[in-house]
Amino acid sequence: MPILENIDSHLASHKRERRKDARPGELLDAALELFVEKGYAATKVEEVAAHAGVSKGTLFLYFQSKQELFEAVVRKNIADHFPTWNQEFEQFTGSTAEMLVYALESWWDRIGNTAASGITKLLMSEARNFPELADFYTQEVIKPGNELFVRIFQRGIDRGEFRSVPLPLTIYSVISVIMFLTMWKHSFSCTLPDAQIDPKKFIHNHMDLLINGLVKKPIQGS
Amino acid sequence: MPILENIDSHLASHKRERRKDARPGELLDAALELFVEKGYAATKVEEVAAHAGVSKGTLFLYFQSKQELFEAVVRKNIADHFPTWNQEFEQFTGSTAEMLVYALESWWDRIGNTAASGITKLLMSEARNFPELADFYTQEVIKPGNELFVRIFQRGIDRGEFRSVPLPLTIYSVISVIMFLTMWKHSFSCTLPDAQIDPKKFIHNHMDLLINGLVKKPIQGS
DNA sequence: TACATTAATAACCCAACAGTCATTAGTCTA
DNA sequence: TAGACTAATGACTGTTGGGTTATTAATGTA
Repeated sequence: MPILENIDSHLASHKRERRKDARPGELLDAALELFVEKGYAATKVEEVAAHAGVSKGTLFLYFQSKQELFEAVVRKNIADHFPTWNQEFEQFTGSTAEMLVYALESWWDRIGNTAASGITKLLMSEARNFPELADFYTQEVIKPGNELFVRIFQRGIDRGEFRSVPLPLTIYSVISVIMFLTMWKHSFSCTLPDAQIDPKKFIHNHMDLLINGLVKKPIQGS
Repeated sequence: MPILENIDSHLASHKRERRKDARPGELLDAALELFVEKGYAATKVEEVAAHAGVSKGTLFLYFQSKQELFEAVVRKNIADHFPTWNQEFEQFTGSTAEMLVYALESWWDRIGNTAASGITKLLMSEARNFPELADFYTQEVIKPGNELFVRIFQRGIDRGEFRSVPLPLTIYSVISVIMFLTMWKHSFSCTLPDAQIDPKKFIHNHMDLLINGLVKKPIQGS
């Protein structure tokens, strides 16, 4: 029955295409989406292949195993943002307080609010099952990120804007905001519509507290 | 060969014991340990049973499914701490700043630094795969926790110790510390020995910043 | 010591899914 | 348009692991 065949091929779009160059990228995009949505274990390679418009066998033509696919996804989406950012902050002219707020806001716009933050969440969730990946991530993201923030705080201290706070430690009070928003966005707020937090408002409020403090008067004797 | 049999039974300790009352607790303890260590999907029920010194069949005698086991673990380890804590803070006589630090320190001692915090990490990681559990957790833990902190901040404002900060929002600057330490402890620091953070020091530094602020002088005109 | 009760077992079943491979069909060249 | 090359397929395999059940044995009672 040529008619049925025709309909079928139209519905399922059976046209086989050879696009060797495009496949890996499309597979990685599909994998990113599904890994972020469902986690590592719950994502089936066949599903990833289907999302990329390809069969399971094709996926294994480009990636040796599910784990290698996962690692490739992480590597691909690990920001090379840092060089750009470092440069951006060299040329910054405003106060260091403004600089801090700007750093967090642009993190949110460029990473936190995009699929890239799903990678962070994914890695934190699965770090113990993928020690090499966790190591890779600390080297490629956490370390440069920390250094960037250390430099910002140091600028504030050097210019007499900030108190002389203990430096390797203090940056975690900013990093914690990033982690908090990342986890919140990708776990609770997904399933609970009334658990929404306005990230921009939170960033501003947090930085206002960090910079100006809670107390009414500068310092009270104990 | 009675000798071999004897050795075998000694090594494997084949003695079958009937201890109906003790089993559920022992299974839950074993499950907690393994779920925290490996995550939900990577933990095999047979392994849990083995850890509890029992066969897989026995586990299914007490829990209908893996998911029910997981839910029981979450329920058991979700703090009934809140009633105690609420009461504790009713009677607190020091400054509200001290109260905040005390709240975080005792969270670390009673939850953060115990296996219970592994549950928090697990839930954040797997929330999207267990919407009902995520819901349960927000109701049983997040909501009462938030309320506790709102009450502390309100006390600070009422007594004139704190500025009048926006209240539902500000508590997340404290919650973020909890989340940060939880995720850090259970993901990166597990595999990377040089990624250690001293939690008590971090708590003190963060609260010092929150309370007193970064800037040298109380408030600078823009 | 015989018997009843039931906690505990271990061999079993089956579905899900990562990974393979013989076959099919696009695409390019002569 | 014939033929070579290889990208793509999908039926197949093997294993893993959740869940079941017929059987075994510990314990309490008469």
